[in-house]
Amino acid sequence: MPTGESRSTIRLSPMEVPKASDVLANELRERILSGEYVEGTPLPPERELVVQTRMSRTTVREALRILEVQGLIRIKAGRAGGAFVQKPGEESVASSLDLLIRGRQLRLASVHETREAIEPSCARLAALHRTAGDLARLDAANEAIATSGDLDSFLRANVDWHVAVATASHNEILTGIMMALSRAIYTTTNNEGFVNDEVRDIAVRAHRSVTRAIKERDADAAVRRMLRHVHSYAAAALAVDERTTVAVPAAD
Amino acid sequence: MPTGESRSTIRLSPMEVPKASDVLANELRERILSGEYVEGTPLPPERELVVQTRMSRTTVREALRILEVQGLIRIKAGRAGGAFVQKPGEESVASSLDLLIRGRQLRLASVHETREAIEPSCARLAALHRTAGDLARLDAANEAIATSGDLDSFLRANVDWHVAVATASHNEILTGIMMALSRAIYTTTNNEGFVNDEVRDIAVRAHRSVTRAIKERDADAAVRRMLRHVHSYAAAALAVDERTTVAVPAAD
DNA sequence: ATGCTAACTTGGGTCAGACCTTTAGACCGT
DNA sequence: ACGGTCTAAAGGTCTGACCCAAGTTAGCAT
Repeated sequence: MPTGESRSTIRLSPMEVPKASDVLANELRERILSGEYVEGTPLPPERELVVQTRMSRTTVREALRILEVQGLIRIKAGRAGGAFVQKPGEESVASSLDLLIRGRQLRLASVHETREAIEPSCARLAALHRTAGDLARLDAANEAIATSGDLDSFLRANVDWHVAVATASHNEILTGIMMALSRAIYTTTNNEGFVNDEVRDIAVRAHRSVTRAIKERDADAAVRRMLRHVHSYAAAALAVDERTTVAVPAAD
Repeated sequence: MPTGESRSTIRLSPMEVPKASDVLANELRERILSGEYVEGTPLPPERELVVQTRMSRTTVREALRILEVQGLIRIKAGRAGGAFVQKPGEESVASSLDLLIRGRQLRLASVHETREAIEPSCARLAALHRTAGDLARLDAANEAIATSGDLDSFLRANVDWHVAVATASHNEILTGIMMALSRAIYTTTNNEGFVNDEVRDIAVRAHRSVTRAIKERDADAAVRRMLRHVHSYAAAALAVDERTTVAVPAAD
């Protein structure tokens, strides 16, 4: 009689035994997210939390560290220091996306596909919601591209413009995603020799035309132009990448 | 002799004094992301890291905790336990986006805007790359919607279908974003009474038509239908939300 | 008085060491 | 075969001490 299955029909799901530090972290996280504490509110000092929770300082500190990594608190040392409540910002999304992209060695295509999904929408929303300040930033960024010298400053300025469009959309989620993508785009289109004067010129002109649409609140044109721009840029980058794809460097 | 300015002309820029645990965490993170360690590779035990790094166990543990929160390692207790390298997955993106949305009490509009940006692209890519398994999951999810009883199971099944589309796109970034958005959509369209039989019926039919386009590899139709579906769903949700809206804090 | 320095205070950062808990595996006895 | 027991490895928690950073304040010199 093979005992592939047990005699009993009673079934239990795997049970979780949370760690003390996680318990504290979860508790604090819920309180913070519930809006119970305004941004900037200081949490009690570590030693105070120790007596309140009756946990050891080690545990308390691990809990705080968790929240810090999640961007929910900011910790300052020194007198008048401590843990201060902080609403998570775009950077935390950006950094986790960054980890995903780098850690998985995702194909460039994924990044570009996402870009093509995101950026036209950013442009559309920017056309609808842009403020005067947004326009100024867009122009400044594009100016920086035209006058940029070396490859590095070009890429940086290029990315800045795209992020500026996202910012002008006044949508925090899209902005966060775009920031993360830019970082990836920056690093991947670096060390390639595909950025020549022609490419730069095309980019500047494309940016100008998108900016114009945003300025004139022409949402449809903004979408159309942005899509075309991103698509052609992606195609060019991919073409160059065809040859240089050395999958994993594996250099140690 | 006023020492307002020093006698020396040597100038130093403000220096950063990173915390020990961050240093270790950064070091390990870079190594992991570089692909130096295959997924599943065990890091040395904590006590071993202590002797190697000459840091205290507290510090080592904080570093590991950081990486764990970032989803780069998984820590198991007990014999044969330890820290195992892990490539960050979609969930880490999802959870950070989740924190952003909850923490900032983002307006529903942000979520829906992002959805309208993402989902049509997911549908397009799904039409291009879907496998037989993807189709099976889509059908199963939609079947679950039709037969779902209470509100909760409807919402869950609904969200499952949308995530299934994202998965079928075979783009990890979009999938991660979609997972995060679903969670937000789930919680926000919950406790609203706007899901009635009519809404459900419309959803099922819309899903069927999108699924059909994906099955027939008709990318354009997939985009069109998905956009229409998401847009109308968003409009409906927003309309209901009009009354319950929490004000948006003005930007700077 | 004024202004600068030195001491003090508060709070996080690090360390060393002990002990507890969890888990895999081996061994054993029924 | 099955369950019990033991052991070793590894993470989890606790204690208590000390170090470092940054405001606050008191005191001293001009």
